[in-house]
Amino acid sequence: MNYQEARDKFISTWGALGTLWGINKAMAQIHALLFVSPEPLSMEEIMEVLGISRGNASMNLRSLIEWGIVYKVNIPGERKEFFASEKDTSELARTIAKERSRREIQPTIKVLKEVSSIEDDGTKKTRELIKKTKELYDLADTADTMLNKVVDQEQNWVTKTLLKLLK
Amino acid sequence: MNYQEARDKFISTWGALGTLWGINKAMAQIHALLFVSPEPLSMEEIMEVLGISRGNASMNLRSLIEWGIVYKVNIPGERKEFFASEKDTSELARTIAKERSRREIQPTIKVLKEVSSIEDDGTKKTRELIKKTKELYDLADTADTMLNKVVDQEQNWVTKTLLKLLK
DNA sequence: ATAAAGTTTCAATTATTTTTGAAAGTTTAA
DNA sequence: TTAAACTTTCAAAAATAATTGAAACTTTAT
Repeated sequence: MNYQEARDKFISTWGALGTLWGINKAMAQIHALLFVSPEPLSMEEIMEVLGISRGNASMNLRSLIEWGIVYKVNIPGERKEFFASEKDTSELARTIAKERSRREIQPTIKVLKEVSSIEDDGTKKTRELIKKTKELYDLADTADTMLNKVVDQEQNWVTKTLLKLLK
Repeated sequence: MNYQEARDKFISTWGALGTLWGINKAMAQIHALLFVSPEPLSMEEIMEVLGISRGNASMNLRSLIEWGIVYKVNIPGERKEFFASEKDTSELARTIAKERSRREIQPTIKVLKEVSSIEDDGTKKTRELIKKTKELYDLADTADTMLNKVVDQEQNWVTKTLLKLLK
């Protein structure tokens, strides 16, 4: 497998994974491309390599910037804008985990708390609803806390110890 | 909030979360409904509560069964089939984690391994591709291992210790 | 054997999401 | 200031995914 084949395979796999996780293909592929590019790329180059339109590139770059995993880069002497991905893999993981937690998990946890707090009228079905949503609340809350702590402190002793214990 | 409001809020939130994670709404909602139902439900009842067609109910129930989180239940004296969700929350989490790992993470890890194993031709871009995909490989592999171990042994001392350390 | 009850399948429809492309907007250099 | 270079926006089109509904299929009771 040569460079281009390997890069394209990575980009297309990353795009397919994104799709499976509710992230659109262009967004995931732009990220993949920037992540493995040693130099920042212009919008033109991104459009070219991925075969996507200007509008598509522009909108998805904006989303990636909102997510905090892509940056605009100014290259001296160049008029146009260049884009680069967050290059530190741990930092990338941290940002994605934080954002997904904030946008998706936390709101769900909030609803689970509300629903599990309804008054127990003594009926079987109400009891079951309260019990199950309470359990999901505990699970989601624990998982969310762990996730955030682990990615936050990827290099600390807790994680290292943990890895030794679990591997 | 009364029972029905609470249940419907839970079902609709679960459906929305599913959508965000690449799971279709009907599938996530059927699961939510069964998860909080004290008794197994017939396809008729599921269609009725969620307002979906017979075909939709049938296909999504099949998917849930393939995922291993919904079961067919035979009720003596009843001709039709009833459906029930896995009721143990830890077991549910374990099954989902295992399945997502198997279907999505493992294939991605495989590609990352392939791509990061291409021959280093000494160019900057090849070096970068190898380096970055290797880092992602390590991250994904570690995360996957941890996830599986943690959900596998939710009650054991490692996890308990871990929670104390991290909370 | 057969008909009623129940389930599955899948082509067609509907809904949703993504992408395009061109017009409008912005920035920069002269 | 102005015009070229570049970027953003968004309505329309295309692509994709979800859903329906009815025919085909299966099971069960008599």
